[in-house]
Amino acid sequence: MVDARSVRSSLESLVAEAVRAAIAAGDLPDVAVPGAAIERPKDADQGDFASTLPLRLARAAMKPPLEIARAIAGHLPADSAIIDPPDVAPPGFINFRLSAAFLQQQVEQVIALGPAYADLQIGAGKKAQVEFVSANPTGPLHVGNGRGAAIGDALASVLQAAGYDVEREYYVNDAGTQTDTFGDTLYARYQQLFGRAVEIPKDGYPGDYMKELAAAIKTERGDAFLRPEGEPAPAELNVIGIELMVRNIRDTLAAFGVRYDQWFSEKSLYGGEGIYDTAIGVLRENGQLAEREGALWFTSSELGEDKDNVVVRSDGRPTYYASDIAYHYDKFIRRGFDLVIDVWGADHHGHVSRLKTATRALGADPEGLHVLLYQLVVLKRGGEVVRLSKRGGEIITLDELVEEVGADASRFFFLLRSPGAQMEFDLDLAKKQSSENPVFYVQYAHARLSSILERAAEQGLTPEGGDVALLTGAHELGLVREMLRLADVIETVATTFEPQHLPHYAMSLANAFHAFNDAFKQQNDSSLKVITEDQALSRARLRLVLAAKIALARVLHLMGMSAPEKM
RNA sequence: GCCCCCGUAGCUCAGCGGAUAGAGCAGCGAUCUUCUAAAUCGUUUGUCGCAGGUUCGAGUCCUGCCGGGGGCGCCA
Repeated sequence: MVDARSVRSSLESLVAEAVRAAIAAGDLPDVAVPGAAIERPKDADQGDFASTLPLRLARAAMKPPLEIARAIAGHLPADSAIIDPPDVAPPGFINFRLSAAFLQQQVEQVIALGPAYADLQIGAGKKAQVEFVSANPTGPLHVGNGRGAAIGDALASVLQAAGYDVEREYYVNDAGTQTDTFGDTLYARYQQLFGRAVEIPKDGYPGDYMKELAAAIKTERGDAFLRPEGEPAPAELNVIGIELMVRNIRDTLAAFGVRYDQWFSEKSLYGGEGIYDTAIGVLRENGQLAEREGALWFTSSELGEDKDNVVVRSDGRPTYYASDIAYHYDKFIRRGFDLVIDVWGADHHGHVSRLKTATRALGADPEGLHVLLYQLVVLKRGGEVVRLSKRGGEIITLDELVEEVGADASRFFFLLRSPGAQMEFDLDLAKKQSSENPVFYVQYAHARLSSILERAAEQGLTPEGGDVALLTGAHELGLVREMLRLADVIETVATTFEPQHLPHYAMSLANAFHAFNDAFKQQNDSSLKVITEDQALSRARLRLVLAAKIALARVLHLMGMSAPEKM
């Protein structure tokens, strides 16, 4: 059976053959052919596929594109199992329309594949890692982190569907100066609970959650961490504080529906396995380190960077850049990922180039590293912009968002915008559970698909034995056409790393279903219902409903959303 | 000063170099004895920031401006 994925390549060879035949017959001059140029027209009225080859050949062939199109079309097979006879349209398109028989068979294909429908093989045998969120464990996740979580998790799911062996990873920044500042703030709050007049550090974390954290530790361990006034905090307090914060973050993400395969500790880079030493050793052996002004520099300017970068400070502590070098050494060399995607907020973009350079210096292929930057979220409430800042006063936490808006709706909104575009998140609007909210539109379609199957079952009708050849209506075949696009969408997302195509496709698929499902109302013709007097037709339509449900559930799950049976 | 992202309908945003630029929401008008009306159908809206260039063809690629945001630390 020809499946939807091979239609494009089938068309390519059909067109290539027709061109050869046209040349042999003298209808076309013998020119170099750049490939069949099969595209999908924007407008469905123009067909399912189109070739722009005549437009591309016009100059070399010294003929008007329309004439070339006719010449090629004249040598295409008049009948095919896959497509109807092609049309030629000005200024020089050859349009192809999938045959009803082919579309009908795809319904069987979808049902046969079930949840594996639209799986691809483009990542087969390759290991991919998606690292996302990775916010410093110095405070609760905020709404902006939610965008990274939605993007990273959906991307990981899509890569899995595309055949990659995927790991989701959270990089825990449990080393470095911000961790120290966190510890100092925590100790100040802790001491305050014992009546000491201590201020939190100037650049510390003023949020109330630090008070709560200190109180929780006091409840659990009493004054175990209290030291004489003026003495520094015990190191263990910091460790416990970070642990609690990481647990908090893990719970938040779990409520958001995100599960990680790996929580990778920055500190572990410096531990027993000596990852940091090994990675730095590689750079040293290659002569890419230099001591200057008491610090150790990576001489990245020799590799095309604007400047050299410090890896070890003059006080002997490694920079976060050093950690990232070691971390990516671990990703590529030790763990052997073929594809590494780092999902970062756009404020880290200055770091991308030098990380790629470091990756290359470590002996890995920088092509395998893709840093996906997402612009930060602008929050609006009551028409006013709320600035996000962990250190500033007000933050809106991801927990609050999940509680008030719901994980499904939040994810859908986050995915809807391309990562590179700033997005506005209107809290008042998102909290509104109204029809303005497109997430309900998509989920409602799934709920209706489910209830149709349930209603039919109550009458003893199931999709079993339905003959898909009876599916001939425009809305029926239109729904099949939309279902078939899923694999293309997965391929696009898996190769461009742009997850916004998922929610747009989901809306489009839901729309095709609603149009099919409500046609009987619009045309006031009850024979267009799924469940009708005609049992054979009903069973055939139930097969379509079952297939559509499979496709819609798949795209919802790829977005990390639930596919409700009822609403 | 240099680098990156964005600028498309009233609003929020899609748009792999191709056909008269789209969707959702908002607006207007229809459709409920409903396989769930959280739906469907019809209809209105554009100097695709500006100016050049490349191309048979540019919202899409290149250059320069303008506007918004973010970077350019021995912070992460």
